[in-house]
Amino acid sequence: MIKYAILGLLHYTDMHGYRIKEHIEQNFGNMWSINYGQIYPNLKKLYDDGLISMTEITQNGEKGPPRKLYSITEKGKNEFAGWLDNSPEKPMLLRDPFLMRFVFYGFGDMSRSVEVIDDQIKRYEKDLKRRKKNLKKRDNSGIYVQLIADLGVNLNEMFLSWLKHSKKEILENISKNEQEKTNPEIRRAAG
Amino acid sequence: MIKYAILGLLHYTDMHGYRIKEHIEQNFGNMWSINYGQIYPNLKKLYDDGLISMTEITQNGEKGPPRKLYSITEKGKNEFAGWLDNSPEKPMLLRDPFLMRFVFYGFGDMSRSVEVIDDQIKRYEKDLKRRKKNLKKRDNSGIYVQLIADLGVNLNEMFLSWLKHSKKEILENISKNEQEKTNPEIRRAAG
DNA sequence: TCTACCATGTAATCTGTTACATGATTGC
DNA sequence: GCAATCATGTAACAGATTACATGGTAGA
Repeated sequence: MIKYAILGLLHYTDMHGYRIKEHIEQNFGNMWSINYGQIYPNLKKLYDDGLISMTEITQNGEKGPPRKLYSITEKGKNEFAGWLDNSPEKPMLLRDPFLMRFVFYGFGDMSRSVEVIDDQIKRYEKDLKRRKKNLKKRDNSGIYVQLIADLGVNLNEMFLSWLKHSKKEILENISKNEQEKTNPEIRRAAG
Repeated sequence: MIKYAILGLLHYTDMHGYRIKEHIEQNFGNMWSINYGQIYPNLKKLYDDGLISMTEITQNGEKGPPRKLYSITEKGKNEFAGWLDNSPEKPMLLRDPFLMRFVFYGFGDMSRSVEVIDDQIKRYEKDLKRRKKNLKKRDNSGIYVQLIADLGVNLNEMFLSWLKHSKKEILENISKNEQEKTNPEIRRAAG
């Protein structure tokens, strides 16, 4: 998959590994996590397969540390076009350690779960600010990239309001349980 | 991670491997993908570590094919409680081959992208129906499980309306481009 | 009998993650 | 000189995926 992300990015402009990582983090950071352990071996393989070409820049004209600049070849463009056209049709996957734990909080301490939700709210409020700022910057980067950025904002907003709703529900549940503990007759009367 | 999903599920009731896979698919199918290549080796390891115990049922009283019924042990419950309490704090990850391709559709055929969006709309409308039906069934399965089910519905609704909005935007873009091709003076006059 | 489904498992492979090593450049 | 950042890379490990092998049961 990272293979095609690299080929896609090289359609825009020639890049070296470090820059590719930056771009992937910025453009689909919430979709794909990325590290050098994937980038450099993949670049090597793409190069060996003739899908990209490479120019080594060793402190000559260009400033900065020595780097390897990669471009996409015709063969690479064809490979990429083929991939764009045929759907692997695998479903969306939302992977979140927080959600994974959340399902099971019923077996733990409920007030602890409220703390964890508060952490998440703080985190996603920060994220949302950053994303909205980026939306304005990206006005001329093409309709598809813009739409993906919109999706990021929508997802963030939806998740935040779900977190707030969940916190409210859990707090109500906690106070209901406490009332039942101190005044058991309420429950008996109601039931 | 699957390790803890298994330990969590075994809090509800004793289960065998096949049933665990079913439950994971139903409860966090859109969060985690699962296959037997993960389930059975994990069960074996959990058993070897004493976190779960096992009873073999070989065509005796119970009907059906021979199976191994697993229960969680005290040690397993402690391990699980520890995991519930401390956050790995890794960010949410939305992995979707469709979205991955979507970012790059600018390099492909725009009308093809509309077709692909239509496929996605069909798929998620179906999914939404199924999820809403399940919401009603799950009324008594505890607040956390219910909230996660709500999230699934919210995510689905958000994504659907984003898909529809995107389709509209792309169609507008296509017709704008075609107008510019046939009447280039419009663009010159506007610019 | 044949199909569909229930049930358990493994081997090979692929992908992703962590941690480390190396060194250049820029700005304080 | 030192810290931060830019830049490239690899080895070891962890996790996920695919494909296969095996066999039982239920119902058409």
